[in-house]
Amino acid sequence: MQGLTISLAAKAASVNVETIRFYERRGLIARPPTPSQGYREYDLETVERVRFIRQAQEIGFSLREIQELLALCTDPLADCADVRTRAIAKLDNVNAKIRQLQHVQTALETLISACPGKGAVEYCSILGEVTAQEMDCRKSQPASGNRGSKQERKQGIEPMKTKEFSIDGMHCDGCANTIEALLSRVPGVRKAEVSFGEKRARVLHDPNAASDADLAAAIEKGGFKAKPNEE
Amino acid sequence: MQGLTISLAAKAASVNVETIRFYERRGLIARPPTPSQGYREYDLETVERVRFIRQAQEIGFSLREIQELLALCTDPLADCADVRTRAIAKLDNVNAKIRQLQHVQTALETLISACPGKGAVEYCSILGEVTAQEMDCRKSQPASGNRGSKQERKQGIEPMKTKEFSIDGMHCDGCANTIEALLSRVPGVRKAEVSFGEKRARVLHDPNAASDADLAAAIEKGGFKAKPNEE
DNA sequence: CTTGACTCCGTACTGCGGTACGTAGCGTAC
DNA sequence: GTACGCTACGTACCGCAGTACGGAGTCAAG
Repeated sequence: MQGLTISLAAKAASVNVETIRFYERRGLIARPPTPSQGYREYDLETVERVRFIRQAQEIGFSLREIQELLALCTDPLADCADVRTRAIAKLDNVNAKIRQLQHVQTALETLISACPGKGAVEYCSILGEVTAQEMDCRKSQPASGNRGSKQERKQGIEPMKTKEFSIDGMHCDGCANTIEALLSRVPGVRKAEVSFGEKRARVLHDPNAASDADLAAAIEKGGFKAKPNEE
Repeated sequence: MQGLTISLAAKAASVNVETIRFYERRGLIARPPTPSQGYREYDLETVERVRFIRQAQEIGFSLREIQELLALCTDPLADCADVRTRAIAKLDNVNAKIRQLQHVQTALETLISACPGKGAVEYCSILGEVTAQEMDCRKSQPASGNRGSKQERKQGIEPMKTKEFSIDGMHCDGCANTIEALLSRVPGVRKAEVSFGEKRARVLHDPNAASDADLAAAIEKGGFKAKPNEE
């Protein structure tokens, strides 16, 4: 049957029944019509939608933003130019989030590498480091706060290129994830897929911002060996 | 003067006066003793501490976590490794978020380039892009692509029956959820309960619409083994 | 010595994202 | 056929991280 009861739908989406009802009230998902007798029926599309909402929340979107995002999808008859405009606005938004997170990433990495990882806590540099960084942030804030970089991304599409590397030294999926993480933070990298089984990485990047050598360097920073594949 | 008033301290730390007071109530910073007459005095250490709190918040720590972190710093027995571990956990978290955001970014770009600014947008890949991530438990799960079999079922009173199956091949609760979803979309199934612990499924269905074989087939479609239990 | 800005402290309120609770009404199992 | 559990719906409440407000006290300048 296509019709799940609310509790089944909730279970399938790994949320609480109350959460489903809450999303209905918020207008995030459609409320199935109440039959004159019996229970309301939910379809798998709704379940998908709820999973999407949760996932999007986890990456930092608020319910309001998610609603807008979803409106882009379920608005086929709306003025397409408008949809496009909103999509571009969202893209800017996403890019800003990524930059913000990359900033955080760098900050955390600095902290971690500055910390010896053992010894008494009074020698732990984190408290000092965090506040020291604040000074740095002060200086660099105008750069990241001021969105001058909006211009460098005019229509949101740049000449992207996919590069493949053969990788030696991975011994589990975790290693693959590590490499993905290393690659993802190279400026100019849009997407990094690393397969442990196939021993290779495939990287979508802007060659002007990130050279092949940069990518290889990032991989080798993790202690792996990278050989560029000829295309 | 060495003792700052609350508003000066707040200004120095770039926060609201109320925020200082709030942190005091929370126990994040010490409350300077109220003199018998006059105002309380804040020192520069407190200001530093507040700055630290704000900075740590920005990197994604909650006030509760920050409190623990600060407690560690004043605990002579605490080990630096502990602090480091927390930072690494946060970093992992941030890395995962960045990767997911990049998927959304790709999806939005696809959407934007698919829409020339005119015409209908019927298809949205955002949903797929984000939700595709959490399908890692079972790759064999058929994607939501095959929703062709929409059968019109009118709501009559049908004789429902419960059937039990023993199931082999589940290795987590997620598998159980997958099977529930698979069963739920078999026409004629009213309710599906799958227990990972007990290795069995219990299905409430209309035997005229969904035979036991149909149910078994649905389960096996997910790569599991189903044996009907005798009643 | 008055005025205006600041402080102290408690309590209340905000927005977000849910959870819980209570009272009906369904519906399946024993 | 009744007990139990689920559903529908509305309303109330929760934790988080603050923010606002109100009344009384304090201080420093004019």
